[in-house]
Amino acid sequence: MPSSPPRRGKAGPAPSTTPGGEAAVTLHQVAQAAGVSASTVSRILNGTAKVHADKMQAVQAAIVALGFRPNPVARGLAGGRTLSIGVVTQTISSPFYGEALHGIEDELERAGYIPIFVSGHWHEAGERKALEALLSRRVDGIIVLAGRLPDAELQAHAQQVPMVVVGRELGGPRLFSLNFDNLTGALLATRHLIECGHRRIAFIAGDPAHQDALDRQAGYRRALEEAGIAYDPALVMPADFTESSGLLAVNRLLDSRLAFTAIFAANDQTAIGAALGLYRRNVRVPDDVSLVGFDDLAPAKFSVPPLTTVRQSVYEMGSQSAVAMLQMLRGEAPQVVLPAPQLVPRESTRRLQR
Amino acid sequence: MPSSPPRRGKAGPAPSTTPGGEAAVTLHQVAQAAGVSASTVSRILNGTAKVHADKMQAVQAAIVALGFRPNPVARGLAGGRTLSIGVVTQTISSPFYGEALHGIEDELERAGYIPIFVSGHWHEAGERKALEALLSRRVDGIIVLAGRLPDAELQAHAQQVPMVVVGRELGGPRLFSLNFDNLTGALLATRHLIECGHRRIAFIAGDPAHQDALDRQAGYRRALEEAGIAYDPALVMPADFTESSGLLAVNRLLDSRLAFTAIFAANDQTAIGAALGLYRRNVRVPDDVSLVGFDDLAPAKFSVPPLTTVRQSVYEMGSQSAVAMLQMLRGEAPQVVLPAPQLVPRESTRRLQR
DNA sequence: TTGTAAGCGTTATCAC
DNA sequence: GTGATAACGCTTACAA
Repeated sequence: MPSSPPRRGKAGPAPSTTPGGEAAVTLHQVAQAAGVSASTVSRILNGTAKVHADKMQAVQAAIVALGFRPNPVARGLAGGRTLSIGVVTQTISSPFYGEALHGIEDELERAGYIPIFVSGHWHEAGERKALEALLSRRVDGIIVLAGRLPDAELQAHAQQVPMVVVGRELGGPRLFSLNFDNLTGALLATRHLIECGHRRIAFIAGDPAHQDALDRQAGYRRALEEAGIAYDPALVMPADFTESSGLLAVNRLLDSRLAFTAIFAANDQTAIGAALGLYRRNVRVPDDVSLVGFDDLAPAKFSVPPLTTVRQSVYEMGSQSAVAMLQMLRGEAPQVVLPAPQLVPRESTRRLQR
Repeated sequence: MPSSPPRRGKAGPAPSTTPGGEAAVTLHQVAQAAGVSASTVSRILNGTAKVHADKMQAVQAAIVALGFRPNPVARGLAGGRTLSIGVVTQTISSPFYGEALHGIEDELERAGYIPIFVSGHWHEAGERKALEALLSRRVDGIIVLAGRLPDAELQAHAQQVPMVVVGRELGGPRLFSLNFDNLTGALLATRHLIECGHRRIAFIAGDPAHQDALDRQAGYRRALEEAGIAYDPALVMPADFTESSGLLAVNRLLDSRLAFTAIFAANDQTAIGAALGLYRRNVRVPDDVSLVGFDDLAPAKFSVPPLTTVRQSVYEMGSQSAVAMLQMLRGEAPQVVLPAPQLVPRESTRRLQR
């Protein structure tokens, strides 16, 4: 046999054997096989100190030979770090958050960290619970993609663990926040419509609990002002970022019999719902009404007709939040930039024919 | 001060103090405060043995008073369990996998487990890497939503950790597999088209690396046979489950100048791509061509026109795979059922006018 | 029923 | 440079 089995005391659970298979190789065994001490192996693993080339060789050979893989659980306990980053999201299955999570995952992976995603399920209590779960798992940092937790609460938690908050402006020690320029994005979208000759432009709003929604509405309003078009509150329909709310909003709009030739929806999902509503009522896009969304998520590209929208790279938002987290973890001041929003003209808008 | 700081030896990292804040309360401190031993506290926490009601009271009071939360890292090291379940998925941002992950998360949460999602990025090497990462994190079980890893490899890993594989038929010790009835689903879809009077029905295939894709194609073929319609390979277009591949497939189909009055696409995403392709070429759905998808993901409901499809509750697939995992973890034989596939008629199909 | 103590697999301090 | 060794916070076998 390669080496005597590790001595075990009277305590402990199943001998450090994986449930149905061979024993998990420990750092100690590697040390023994290589004829060095455990500390040396640890040092090599972490690059904590210089070791002689020959010992290094021996250890690395042993690692390969035994198929050793460090146990992150033990590492976490001893070193105080778990190499995992918690992510509080609303729901893992939304196209918006999905993209962001993807960006986070990619960026974290290359640094050897692993993201742990927990959903807040769109309400404050859920987000709080998610945060608690992460905290109790001793994650090394937390990225919050959520909107409802009070600022003060996040700031308080940031005392315990570095924190990156996406989607709002928020300062504090060990806390970094990252936001899109939603206002400019909405400005771009509305201006595009205005440049196409539209003057009666409806706005389907987002969930007012999200700052994004408010900013986008402000951008809409400002573009109108710039162009000397009166802001008409009757043309603003409440909705909540979901497809079905977009559908409903369009119905109300149509029922109101107000004149309009274009719609700017606060996000793509709402726009897609609106498109369906228009289709149902035999209003053609873009022939009768032009439609603009926001976000440029995957579905926008394949909707019928393909949706003109504002691109804000949600993927990049995710990856940059991870970058910022990694920087904080290294003790650096986070320094990331998000690309500026960009209009993506597709086939759901057209010049107003008169 | 509430209690003297925990004595620390010469080793260890930052004294078990959370980075910027107060010291983390340990089980030992709770024990001291309650005037019992650590084991007793542990027993109460785990329900491992009976303890006197008064001590129980005291301990629980202390837990609340000190705000103690057990450290899962230490628990994992001592008890060999991490209360986390690894999930290998293709990509976290796809609507299909997103739904499934959501189901897994919900189910696991109520059992106190936390899912750790790792993406395989659509290729075998990525899946393997994901699996390795999970294994090294000492997860208590692994759910694989992926398609490319060889059966034997999964079976081998199942020796180390209980495993649930979704989307293929696969047996073995500590291994449970869970699959939809894709064949029946495809049968339903194709029959629906046939009942509408269609006889020239094209099929846009899925990624042949996935068994699902093959099964759906088999269902299509069988429905044709049942109805005495000759299977025409020229009407079968390869694609890979993505929107863009659906778009391409439709273009090729149209270019081929083959006659057809209906299309069955192997999933909703492909169908949505196909719908766009049709729109671009001025082929109306459902007036000129009927279109059926598969999966009934969220976007199907809001596509223009809303897509007739086959519902297979992906959410439920996720939650049931979690149920099965939990059963295995308790040492029970997994026993779960998936709902039968169901046709969801919407507005993308209609009776063939002649 | 409860306490004592060993041990889970690492890291980090100290001394050589 | 390298090796003992204590400690991370918890669970559990064993003794009482």
